Amino acid sequence: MDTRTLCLGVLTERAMSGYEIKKHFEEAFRHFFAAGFGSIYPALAELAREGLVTVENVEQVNRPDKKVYRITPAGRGQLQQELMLADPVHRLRSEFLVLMYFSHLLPPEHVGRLIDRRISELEHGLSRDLDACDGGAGTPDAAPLTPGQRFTLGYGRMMVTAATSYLRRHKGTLLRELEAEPAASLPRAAE
Amino acid sequence: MDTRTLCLGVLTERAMSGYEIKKHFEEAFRHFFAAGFGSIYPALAELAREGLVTVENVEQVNRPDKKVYRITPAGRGQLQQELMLADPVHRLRSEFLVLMYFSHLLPPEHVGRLIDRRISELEHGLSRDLDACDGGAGTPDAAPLTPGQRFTLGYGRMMVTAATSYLRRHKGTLLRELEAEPAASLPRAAE
DNA sequence: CAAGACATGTAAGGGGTTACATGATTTC
DNA sequence: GAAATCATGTAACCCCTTACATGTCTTG
Repeated sequence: MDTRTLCLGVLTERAMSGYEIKKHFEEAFRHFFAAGFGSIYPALAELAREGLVTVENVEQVNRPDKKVYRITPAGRGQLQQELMLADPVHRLRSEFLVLMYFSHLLPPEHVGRLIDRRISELEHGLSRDLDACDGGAGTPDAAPLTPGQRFTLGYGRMMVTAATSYLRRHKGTLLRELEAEPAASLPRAAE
Repeated sequence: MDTRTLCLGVLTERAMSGYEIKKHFEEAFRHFFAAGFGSIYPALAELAREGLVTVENVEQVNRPDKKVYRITPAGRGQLQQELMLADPVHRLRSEFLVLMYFSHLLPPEHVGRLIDRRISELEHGLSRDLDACDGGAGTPDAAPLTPGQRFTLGYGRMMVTAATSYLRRHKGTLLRELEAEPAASLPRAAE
């Protein structure tokens, strides 16, 4: 499963240009599947070549022309097969946690700053979610969410909440433990 | 930050062979940073070329020879710099969540099975942790954990617990919602 | 007047995964 | 007798990330 599959997936919702797909990616599954233009545009070109999507050139006034992609029956078939056969890999790569793992090699103040920054990143992401996805009272006309969207959104929210509270609850302990120890192998790191 | 940095990092704990490093990776940060032999061996060779580690050939009886790597002062300097300057990226790529997002395109029974499998994966990983890392009463002589190791281990445990309970609590709702809807665009997927 | 939104692409490079290649010893 | 552990590496491939290239219109 790669960017191609995800493009096919979002095109089941409605026809879109590459640019719109990118925005959709950011709103819908930024948490668990990122993709930039550099993956999306080539993916769409490939899908078109294979007949899994069609392209329509749409001229616009006061802005650049765009290419609107539409999924074909063959595309739907391909998508369904890929979704059914995929063995779902779930992998995290966190340099933040690597830094925490090796925190005894860093100045404690720096570790504290890293944790604070991570907390604010998490909270910032969370508020973007709430804005973008189910603006409960703000946008009553937006398309209602599918069950899967509610499920993954809820999952993301819960994980963010859990991570934030863990970081807040354990930051102090970690810093105290780091200060108690002889600071491993740092000659003089910060000032 | 890449496999090279992580190798340098684990070598601050003690000298190791590539094979041992791989095992260490699996015990210590499988959750948030995976690496296979195909990344580790070339990384070690590169580090040796750059003088950041030394290599010692150790002959063994009844098993293949091994190369024991040791970090050099230059290696420690390099590591510290990389850790200090890194801007800590934290990214998840989950095909499981992609599948949940598009669950309206799948047969509900299949979605149920996917969730069950994910739960058992999570629980399996959790029990491996408990075994491997702080076998409280079982291995009293093992090296005591560093603060960072406790912190990241606790983080992993908490995330696994949170994810498991979310999946258990929301599985039923998702499946009920999926069955209530006309099954989107599936002609006849699983009889 | 600068920054950002709109819009599409290419090319190089980076890094990780997988498969291949080899081989002894131990355990089930 | 098969499978797992110990042990090291290479090569191909895949995919993503980043930078480059271009240009208009709107908003602050």
